[in-house]
Amino acid sequence: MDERQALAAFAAMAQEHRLRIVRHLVTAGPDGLAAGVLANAVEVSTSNLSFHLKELDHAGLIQSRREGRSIIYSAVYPALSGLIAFLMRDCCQGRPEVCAPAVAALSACCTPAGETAHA
Amino acid sequence: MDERQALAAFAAMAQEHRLRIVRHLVTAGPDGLAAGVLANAVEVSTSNLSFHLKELDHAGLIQSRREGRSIIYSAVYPALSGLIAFLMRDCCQGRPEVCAPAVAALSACCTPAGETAHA
DNA sequence: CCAATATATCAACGTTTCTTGAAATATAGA
DNA sequence: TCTATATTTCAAGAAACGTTGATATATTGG
Repeated sequence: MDERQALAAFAAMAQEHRLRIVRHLVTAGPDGLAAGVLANAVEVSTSNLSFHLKELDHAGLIQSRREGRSIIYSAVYPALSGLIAFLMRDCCQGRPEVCAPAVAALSACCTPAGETAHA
Repeated sequence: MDERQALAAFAAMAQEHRLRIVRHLVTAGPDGLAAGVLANAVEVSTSNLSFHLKELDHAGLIQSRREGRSIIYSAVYPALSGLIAFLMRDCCQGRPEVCAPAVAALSACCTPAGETAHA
């Protein structure tokens, strides 16, 4: 992930409706959600949703596939991982202790309760 | 970190000059950089820099202190950690395997080469 | 106090982004 | 093929954002 891509990703998520769309798709998992379902969930018109979905697609954060009459959208998880890696890349230049809390926060998210890594 | 804060943070970083400012401050470490130094590094006018610094400050991503005639800006690292945690929060609802790559990417950034955590 | 340095504020302008509603495209079933 | 469903495209207007240059504020040294 370079600066251009990171900028596009940040811009894509710097909008209320789009941030909600991404979060809905992230929690929906790899199966994704139909555009119509998203429109209801985020409460925007279908044409407005379409506008935002295109923005997110251009930023590489989501992908789509057709299924019958519906278009199913889903999150591109590696794009999120890449954005996180980009955010923290410079953070470690000689100072791992600065980003250690970030690692801890993220690790906690994927670790069963009560189980924590040793320092 | 709630949606409002995350939105403010994404919006703050969704701008070329501001993203560069944040990265300069992140790499500069807790000591920070004077506004004038940043203006040279990012190549914007001082008044424009001031505008962007205010945006970043409002988003809680940076902080400032006066030192003589200079104002020294520095990154607020917990805000970055919080943003990362927010980004991935929903990612783990029943599917830890989805965000495991993100954890790996971030962990690698803070881990001495050759040393990796066990699964 | 005065001048120089460092930064912030303000108003005006141009640009980008978001929203809306109408019309177009694609698919499926009768 | 006709109609209904699902989604996208387009143009126009409104709103938010970024840049500029002039001016204001704060600090330091003479």
